[in-house]
Amino acid sequence: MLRVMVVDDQALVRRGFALVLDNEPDIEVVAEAGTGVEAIEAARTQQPDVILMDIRMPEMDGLEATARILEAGDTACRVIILTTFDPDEYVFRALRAGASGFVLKDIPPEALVDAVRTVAEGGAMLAPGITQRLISQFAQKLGSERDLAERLQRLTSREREVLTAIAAGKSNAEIAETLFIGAATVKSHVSSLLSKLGLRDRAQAVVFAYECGLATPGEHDVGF
Amino acid sequence: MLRVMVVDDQALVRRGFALVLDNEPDIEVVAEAGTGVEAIEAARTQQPDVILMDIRMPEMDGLEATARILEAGDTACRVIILTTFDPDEYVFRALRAGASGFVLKDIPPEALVDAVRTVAEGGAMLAPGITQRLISQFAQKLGSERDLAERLQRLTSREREVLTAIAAGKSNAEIAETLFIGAATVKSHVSSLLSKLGLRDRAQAVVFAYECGLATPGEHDVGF
DNA sequence: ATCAAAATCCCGCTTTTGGCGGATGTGTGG
DNA sequence: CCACACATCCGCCAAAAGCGGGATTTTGAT
Repeated sequence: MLRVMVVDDQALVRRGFALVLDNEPDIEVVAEAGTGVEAIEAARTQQPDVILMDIRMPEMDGLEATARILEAGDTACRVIILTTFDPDEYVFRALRAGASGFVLKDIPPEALVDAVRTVAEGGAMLAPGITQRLISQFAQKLGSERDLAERLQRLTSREREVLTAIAAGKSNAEIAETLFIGAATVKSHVSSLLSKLGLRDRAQAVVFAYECGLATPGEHDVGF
Repeated sequence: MLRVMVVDDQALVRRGFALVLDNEPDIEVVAEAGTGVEAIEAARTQQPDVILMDIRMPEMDGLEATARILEAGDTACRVIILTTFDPDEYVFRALRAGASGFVLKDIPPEALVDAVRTVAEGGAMLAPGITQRLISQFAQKLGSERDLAERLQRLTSREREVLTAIAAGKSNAEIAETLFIGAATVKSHVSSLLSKLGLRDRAQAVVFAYECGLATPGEHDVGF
């Protein structure tokens, strides 16, 4: 039995969704909340599997509440964000907060229960337009990486190793140490790869590494 | 009326999908193809709105065919990729090729016609697990930017300008030129910002800029 | 077996970089 | 008015980085 919580500040909307879901044999609405704070508390005590979360709410908005519930970590629940319109700005915050779904409130009832079951099983469900935007962004990013990635292929594997190390902010001496080779050798590799890639210095090499996808944001602790 | 083309090398599978779709009052299957080459030709002559494209095919695989059809550009059609299993590797190629959907063949018939209508309307439809992965990648990318962005605030506006220039691969002399200040001054700013951020050299500064979102992949021409 | 490419090392040389100190203006608040 | 902090500017100097050359060994492919 899927345990579901519905969070919305408008009681009527909340009841509407709850009735639709409770009508399904395998779904049970175990909690309702009208504010973000209530939602956090209820999530802790009721441990629902799936939370339907409205964005616009007084006190604390749905994204903030989502982030806190998921950060707490004592619940293994998954969150579907509900919204009336189609707002670019919220999507990224929502995904960052850890939401597994982002659907518009005018979704047909069957699609809603589908969405609940889907995310409960570990999948994700986004409104079609949002999926489209996500894809565009992704395709664009992969696009620019393509031609640069072939330039990468002109490097030897060792040179790629060195480039990766450079992109991690390492100095020549540090690279020498981690690769168990002499500092002079590192310089050789650096010079060679800079020349092959048409770059001037290691700073440009770092840029190149990020632009071609050899390095990606979110991999490093920038503690250095 | 939605004009749809079905591409699959197995005639039975092809007919199955075609029958399901033709059964819908608003959908018409205007073409079928058994190879990538046939698909390209049929796409040109029949101008379908939506193409259901199998991946595994002899002669030319579905992704290659998709890319060529969409690159041709004389058709405004949208493509849904069909696959039997759930293959990471193909997804990115598919999205890059310009596909608007990626669904498994064991999809329920109603969901398939939903998918066709959705992409015809400009949306996108991915298998739940794929959406999930796309989201994870995205969330990760947006992830660690927050705390680092605070460190950014400790810099003066001038220092942020310099940091941005460094992240664009500029040398001190070039930065001096674009900012209309002396080269020595640039160095001073560089030193100051490195110290404030706890970094050692400009290469690490580039890493920091990318990690905190000051610079993002896909902005630069890496022509330098 | 042989040849080419890659990987490893070394050395001097020039340029760039980064650290340190100091100078100037511009506010802000006592 | 005057410290004080801060941003901006500059010059000097040591260290690191990058360049050109050459040499040896390992590896891979033919």
